[in-house]
Amino acid sequence: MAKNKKQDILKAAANLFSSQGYNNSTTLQIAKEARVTEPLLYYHFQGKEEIFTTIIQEAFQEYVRQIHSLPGNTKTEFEKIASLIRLHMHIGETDSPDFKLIMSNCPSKLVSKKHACRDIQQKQQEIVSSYIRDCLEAGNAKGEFEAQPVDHMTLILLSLINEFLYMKIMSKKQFQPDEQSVMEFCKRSLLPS
Amino acid sequence: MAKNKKQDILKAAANLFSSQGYNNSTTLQIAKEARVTEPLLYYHFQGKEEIFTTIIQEAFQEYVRQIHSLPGNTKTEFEKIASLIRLHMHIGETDSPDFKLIMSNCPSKLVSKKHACRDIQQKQQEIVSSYIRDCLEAGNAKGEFEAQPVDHMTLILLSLINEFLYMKIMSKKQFQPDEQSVMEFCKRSLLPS
Amino acid sequence: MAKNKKQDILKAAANLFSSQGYNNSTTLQIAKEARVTEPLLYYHFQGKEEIFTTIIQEAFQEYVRQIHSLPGNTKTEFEKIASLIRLHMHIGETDSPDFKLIMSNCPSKLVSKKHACRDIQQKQQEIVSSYIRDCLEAGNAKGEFEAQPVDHMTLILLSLINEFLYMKIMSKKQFQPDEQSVMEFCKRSLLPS
Amino acid sequence: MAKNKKQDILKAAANLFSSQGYNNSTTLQIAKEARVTEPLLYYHFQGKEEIFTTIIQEAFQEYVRQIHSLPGNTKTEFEKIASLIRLHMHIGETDSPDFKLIMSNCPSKLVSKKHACRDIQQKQQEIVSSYIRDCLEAGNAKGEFEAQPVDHMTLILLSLINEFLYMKIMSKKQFQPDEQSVMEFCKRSLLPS
DNA sequence: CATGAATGAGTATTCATTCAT
DNA sequence: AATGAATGAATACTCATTCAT
Repeated sequence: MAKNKKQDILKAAANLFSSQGYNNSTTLQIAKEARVTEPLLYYHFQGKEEIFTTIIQEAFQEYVRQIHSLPGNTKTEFEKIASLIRLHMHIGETDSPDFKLIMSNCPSKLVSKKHACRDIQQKQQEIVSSYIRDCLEAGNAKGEFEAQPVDHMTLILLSLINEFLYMKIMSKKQFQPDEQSVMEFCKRSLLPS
Repeated sequence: MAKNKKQDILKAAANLFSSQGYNNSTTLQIAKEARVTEPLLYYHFQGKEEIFTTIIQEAFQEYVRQIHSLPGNTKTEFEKIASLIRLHMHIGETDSPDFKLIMSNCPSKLVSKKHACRDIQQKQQEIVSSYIRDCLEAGNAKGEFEAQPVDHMTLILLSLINEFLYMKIMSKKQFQPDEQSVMEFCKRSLLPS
Repeated sequence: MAKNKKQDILKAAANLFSSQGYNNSTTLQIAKEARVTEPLLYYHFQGKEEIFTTIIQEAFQEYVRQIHSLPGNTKTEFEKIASLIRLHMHIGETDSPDFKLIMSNCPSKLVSKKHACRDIQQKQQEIVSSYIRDCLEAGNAKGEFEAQPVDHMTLILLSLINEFLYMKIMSKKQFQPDEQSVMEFCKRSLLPS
Repeated sequence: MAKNKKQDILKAAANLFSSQGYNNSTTLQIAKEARVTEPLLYYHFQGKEEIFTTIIQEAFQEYVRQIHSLPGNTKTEFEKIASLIRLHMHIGETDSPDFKLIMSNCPSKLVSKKHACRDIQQKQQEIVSSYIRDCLEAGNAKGEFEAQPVDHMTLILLSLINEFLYMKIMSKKQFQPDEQSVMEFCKRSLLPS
């Protein structure tokens, strides 16, 4: 009953931040939403900023966990890439809204401060990039893929994944391509015809 | 030199909005940056919101102009798509920072108000989509492209363009694929091998 | 066509002042209502305050004119008092809304400045008082009235007149006694039974 | 001494509102007068308007209390009316300046909003009216008064009371009739000669 | 006469944060 | 662990007034 309040605060804040943005969510709103008084926020956290930081860091850990639990022992490298894409096309469906916060723009107020937010976004891109790169290199080595410059292909696949993720997060359904056709497309681009 | 204070205001505001975000840019900052007093903002505009709206609407007009001035009489449909992609990979390079504002997330404060911001972003996606679709259909008709479902291909190309644009706007250079390899990639995906 | 604008300003201001109060009427509103630009107000008047002063002074002159044109050669003194009461029970019916301004509370902003407003209200009370007193004294002399202390009766009649005026001005119709019964009442109070 | 800052605010505001008017009293002034910072006003109240509303509502409650504590078991009905008049001729003498606020014109800004202010003034008139009417009817029944139409007499007495109150509140001493002569006057009007 | 442009001094209100308990 | 009360520093916006033309 006592420990929960800290979690309540985080949950309330995550909901508000992701639905209204960091700036438009006030500490009072967070407190009310968490059925808690304002000073308690300051008992558990240094301030509004730390609440935000905590949320995205926890969300990022969960994200990393999900990346790491992607199947490692697939027959083809393409399957690995496919599962990576699939993960990003369905992110947040079963989870909290916190993912939105990692991926959306960092609150401008925090950007200038070299805030964790930037770091996390940077790292997220790197994780995805190197995941893709590894697959491509392995696939090339095996002769699975039509040999393409790995760097370029990595960036292009990264772009696609980023955008699918963005559209998912922003709920822009009418512009979200369906999974099947995305897979076909990638297959055509990567595998020898 | 002193006559166009209204323009000075718009310029100052565009700079601030695009670098710090709408919420973090105060009317006082805008006034100072424009070397003008605050009430003048309210003489020329209804308020902060109208300044923002004016900027993105003007920027959108310029964007539409650029789309319309893409070459129409190319030999192949692919060339048209290529020029569309190229436009988005280089947007804002010679122009004002205003483009950033159209494409980035609308200020959360305004989203709820059915603000012009949302409309413009919607329209922008539709313009690009239908441009791509037209090219694809024409190309398919001519037998230029390997026949693929037009709808799916449209959304995938839209995703790519969006992301190139986003990376350009956010100046995420290290994740921006280079133009040449993007073109190669698209060619492989669209043209018969 | 040219001279009128000054009058237009006064008219517009009088309307606004009497309907919304002095403080809540802005110079911009006055200018717009008068179909004139703001600086013209300052060409014709020293400022908002002078506009107000002009209005109430003109309205007061008109008021004095009406008092002076009350019938002087009546058979009885009571008739004179009756016509005075009648005047105040119907004030503003055929005239401009300016009367409201003389009689309502002066704008607090101006009170502190020993503004004309106060003077005028003071004078108005004095005019009515001495009109009543004269009638009472004459009536007493003639034996028309039951001899009552003139000072006290004056103040009581003044109170009644003030309140009828106030209710008229504030359009509190449900609390306005009708003319006939007021006359009866006064007759009973003044004339010997 | 420091606990009741909320009361300090109400007191300071009541003083300022009644001496300078609602519009001319700024939240900063109120805060300073109450030896408090501005945001505290907003901690205890929703805003300037709520401060005003609170004041007049409390003052009205006190007014109603005073009306209800007028002697009920007098020998004559006239005595009741006399005590009602007396109450209004001396209002505010021992109490706070808040009474002024109920009776004076509502701030124009608030009138348009169907503010409590209007309601209260309406109710006040109704309370006084029905008090008078009850006395008159009882007095007529007993044969105490010379039978006059009750409705008309009610409105005339209401007018007198209103005006005495107004003059008291506005401190227009030179136009305030003295109590003794008012009573004589009413007696003559109501009682059979 | 007339006005477009411009401003100094406010003005109610908000917000993250802190202090005493 | 928790809170009621309090505040410094903004923050968008307003208004009477003036200046150059």
